[in-house]
Amino acid sequence: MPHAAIDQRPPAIFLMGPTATGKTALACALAERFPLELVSVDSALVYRGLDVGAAKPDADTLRRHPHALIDIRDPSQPYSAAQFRDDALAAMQAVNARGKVPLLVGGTGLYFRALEHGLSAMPSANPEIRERLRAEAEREGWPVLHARLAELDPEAAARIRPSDAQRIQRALEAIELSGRTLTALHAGAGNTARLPYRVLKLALIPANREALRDRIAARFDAMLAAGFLNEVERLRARGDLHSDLPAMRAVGYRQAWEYLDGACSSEDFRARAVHATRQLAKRQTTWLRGELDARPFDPDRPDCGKAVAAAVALFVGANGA
RNA sequence: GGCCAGGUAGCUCAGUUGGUAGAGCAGAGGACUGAAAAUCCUCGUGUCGGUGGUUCGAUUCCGCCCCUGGCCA
Repeated sequence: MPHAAIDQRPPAIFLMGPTATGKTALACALAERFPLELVSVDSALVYRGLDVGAAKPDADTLRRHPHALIDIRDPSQPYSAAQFRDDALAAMQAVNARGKVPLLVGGTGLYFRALEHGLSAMPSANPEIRERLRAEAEREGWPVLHARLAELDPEAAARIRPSDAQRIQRALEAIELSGRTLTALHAGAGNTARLPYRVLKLALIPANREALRDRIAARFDAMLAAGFLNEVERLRARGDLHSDLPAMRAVGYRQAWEYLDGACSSEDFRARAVHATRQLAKRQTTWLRGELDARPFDPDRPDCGKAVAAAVALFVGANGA
């Protein structure tokens, strides 16, 4: 190493992968062998009470291998990528303080990106403004709001489709709250300082999509057998939750909610939930393909665990942890 | 066995008053800055059940056959 100063930052490991690829089992196995502590990177596992349907590690597993950032939110309170970044950095620091290496494991691409590259400084979500914009859109249609965005911020409007209600809403919200355009906000400084960790990025990318799809279907049937519908009925029985909450829009929960509303047969429910999960896995895979500096592993290969462990051993050893 | 209704994309179906066909779902690819398990974009050739006939031309009309449902025996 003639040039390049030695990287003094402490090590951290990202273990990324779509749903149903065995991330949790692999992470736990790694934690048995190396001085690691787990941090969950999953937008659904943050919610208490989303257990069976979210494939949350069971109580026993969590006792043996505690995961930070699981069960930190009530399903009535929306979480966010920005909140995740703050929480994850705090959790990582705590792991460091115990002399361990944080292993961030999960499938939420945006959270990994927000953590690694930061987010621009922007106003956080405002329920009143969102509700007002939603009501306006109901009367006039999202294209009208998109046209308004085009006047306020042509660049953002060119990027965002007239049909993309969620992003139009967010853009108008951010402009209203900050008095600046979305484009200006994105260009401005944020918490985009370099991540204070030296990161090993590992990506579980199944080469065989069909096997993954079979696994997803089998896992969903197992969830049903394990009382998934009871879990959703319990959430509905609270009375304060509704189907528009981010927690209740999670894959499986949304379909279960509709089924319990009587919107479809149980057969349809199962098919829709399985399809939604497969589509999620596809989107997660698309996100991972963009992680060009991540080391890819095929979870269906029998030596996958070994290969990942070898990469971790090298990384952790090299950092003297 | 008789009558009726169907057999069109992986599935559910639409359609062509005769000029070889298109939606939804599924699937594939992509985008992604405080909802991200969200939200959005792009991608549709398939012996139009088989076989004869009429026709310049049949998936479309006619005959026969096969298959599926229903009703009657």
